[in-house]
Amino acid sequence: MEQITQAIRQMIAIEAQELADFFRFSFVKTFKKQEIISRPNTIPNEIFFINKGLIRVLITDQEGNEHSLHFALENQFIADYSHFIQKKPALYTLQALEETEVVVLPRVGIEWGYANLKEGQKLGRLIAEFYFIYQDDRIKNNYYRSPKERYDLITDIFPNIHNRVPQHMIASYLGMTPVHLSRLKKINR
Amino acid sequence: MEQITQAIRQMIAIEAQELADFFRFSFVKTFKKQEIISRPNTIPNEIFFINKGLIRVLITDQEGNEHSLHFALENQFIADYSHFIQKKPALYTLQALEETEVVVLPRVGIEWGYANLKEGQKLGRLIAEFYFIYQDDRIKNNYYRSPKERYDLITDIFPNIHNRVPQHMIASYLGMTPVHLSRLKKINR
DNA sequence: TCGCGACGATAACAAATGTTTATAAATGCA
DNA sequence: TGCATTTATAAACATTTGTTATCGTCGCGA
Repeated sequence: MEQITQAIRQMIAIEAQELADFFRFSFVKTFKKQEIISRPNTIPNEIFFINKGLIRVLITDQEGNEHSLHFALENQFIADYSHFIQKKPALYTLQALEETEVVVLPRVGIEWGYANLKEGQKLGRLIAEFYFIYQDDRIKNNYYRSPKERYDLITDIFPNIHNRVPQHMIASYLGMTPVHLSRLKKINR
Repeated sequence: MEQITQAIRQMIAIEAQELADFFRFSFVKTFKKQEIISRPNTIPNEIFFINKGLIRVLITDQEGNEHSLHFALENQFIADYSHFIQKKPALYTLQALEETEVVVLPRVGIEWGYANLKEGQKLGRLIAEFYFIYQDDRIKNNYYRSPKERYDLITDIFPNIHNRVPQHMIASYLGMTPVHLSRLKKINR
């Protein structure tokens, strides 16, 4: 639990005993390459923290097409957070693109943390704010960056992604077809 | 301060005295139609709560083109929240599209609330979560709804918007040109 | 080791969207 | 009230992006 401890301590002050109590609810789990970590249509009751590996978040539309809408890397929290909060059935699929080790944070543990950790609510606020900022950047970029710029800037968001994720999933994340991304790479603007 | 009181009490339990102490930092301000409420390039140190009116959030790109990226209605909080949190110079412009009355919440008041309100951190968490969910829906829709569907669904997000906002700003919000939106309205899919 | 499927590049064509210009109605202000 | 400005539509054309098909490489499992 060293990595998640460090991540939490970057956000709040928390004593060892508090942390130990909080982690009572959690456990480590590993997933094989390509394995599905979380499926849509059931209420998500877990948040994951990635120790090692890489998780793709995708949504499947009515026609069965997959849209990759996020990649989560080491030392990040990931879930269908929106539907976790709303306690509504998930729309997102979480898939390990590599052998992946996560810390599982069940809802009961998180609710216990809000109620009992001295700075539990603050931790929740900072995490929500962090992902709000990430999304805000993303929405903003869609308005005032060209598709080629968004491609060029992707390594700022997901370092080393080109060595870890197939290009057609990057194209999907960028909201374009793989054919078109291949074309864009050849030209400059 | 009735409206904002009600909005806060939908999220947390708070006594009258606490509220009064919190509101010490705040004041009401009105803006005329078309007036600029907040400009880019300075660090945003205020969050606004709309009592009456309608605020457009826009970003101006290098070529000077304006992109409308949000409309905020009555009983909502609005700011360049991302840059408020990060204490970085704003990128967004806030403009009143109607005669608009807001409650101004200065940073010192918000920080006082986090430190002193019993449920201040929780309030911050719930607000951040609320806007996270809004953004998540928006990003999701970009992946699996057609442009026409996004147009048809806009009144779910901004009720009565067609009577309050010119169509070319709606087109901008949808990421298309006004000419193209006009075209889309004629066809069905 | 072989063979199949995943992956990425490419070309040709189709569809969607942007650009420019024109026009007419609606709006707001002097 | 009258006039200038804003707004929405329309058409013609340009550009971007999607679709389909083909091909060559690579990696992985039987």
